[in-house]
Amino acid sequence: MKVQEKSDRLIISEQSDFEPKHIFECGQAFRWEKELDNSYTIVANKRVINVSKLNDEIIIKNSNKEDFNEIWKDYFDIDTDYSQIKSKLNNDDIMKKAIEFGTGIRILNQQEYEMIISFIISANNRIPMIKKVISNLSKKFGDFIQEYNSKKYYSFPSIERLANADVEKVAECKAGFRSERIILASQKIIQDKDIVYNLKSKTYDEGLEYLKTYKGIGDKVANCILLFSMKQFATFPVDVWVRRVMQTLYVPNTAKDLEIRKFAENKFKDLSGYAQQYLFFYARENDIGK
DNA sequence: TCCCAGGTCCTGA
DNA sequence: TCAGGACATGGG
Repeated sequence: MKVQEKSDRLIISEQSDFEPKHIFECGQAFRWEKELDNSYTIVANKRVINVSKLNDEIIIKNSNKEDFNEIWKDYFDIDTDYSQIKSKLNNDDIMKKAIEFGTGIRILNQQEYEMIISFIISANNRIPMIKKVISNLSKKFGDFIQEYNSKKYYSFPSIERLANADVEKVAECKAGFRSERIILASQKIIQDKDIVYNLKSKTYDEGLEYLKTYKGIGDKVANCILLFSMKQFATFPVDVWVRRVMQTLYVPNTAKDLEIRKFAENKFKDLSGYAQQYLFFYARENDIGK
């Protein structure tokens, strides 16, 4: 990988397995907007960046080399070799197709708190609506970051702001019945911050058990949090899409979510999380099982 | 109008 | 343990 700083942009070259559309639209992140020029504007880590790809070069606007090295390199999981992951997973026809379709997916390293709240909001909700609720919460409770391309951007709210928020104000953001859960979770995170911010060093089972003590976090949401912000890649979150694609292609359609998760975790081992992302993106983009 | 969405909680057996 | 209904909201 090579990084060059040129006037208003960073140009990343010699970087394989990086496809902005696949990275952002595979369901792991909610704070992105697709622009008219097919680039993606992202809010993360209290910053706004614009990412696109032209030929084999990745272009990052509104950033600098220092931020890239200190923040975005880790965020985009640049040090992970995805060609190795893909070749290991590539041992049946279904995965082969899914990987080919979703080539360039990377699992982002996102912040624990943001993932906990985001996936509490995801329960029984649609992705566009989840994005809207998070955007509303950020506007109401986050900090103004900057104006970029004549749009205003706000950071994800701090834990304290949401912990002290009124339920009515959170509900105004269209969070519905999840409003109370958002506030309760924020309060619990403040109380348990020594535990929450050390979950990465705990085992998968310990993390799962702990997260499920939150109101609004069940098996699926807990596994998403572990996968997207705590580097637990041996997990296979099962949602409606993954259930459908698995029941269509791998298991009997009577299989329950927990059985599906265990089946996949046994099959894909420590690469289960990556397999899940390829299958989710493949299923959703192609309406498989629907 | 009804059904469903990256589910979870609560209740009753 | 486990099925079944409730839950806010909005799009199809």
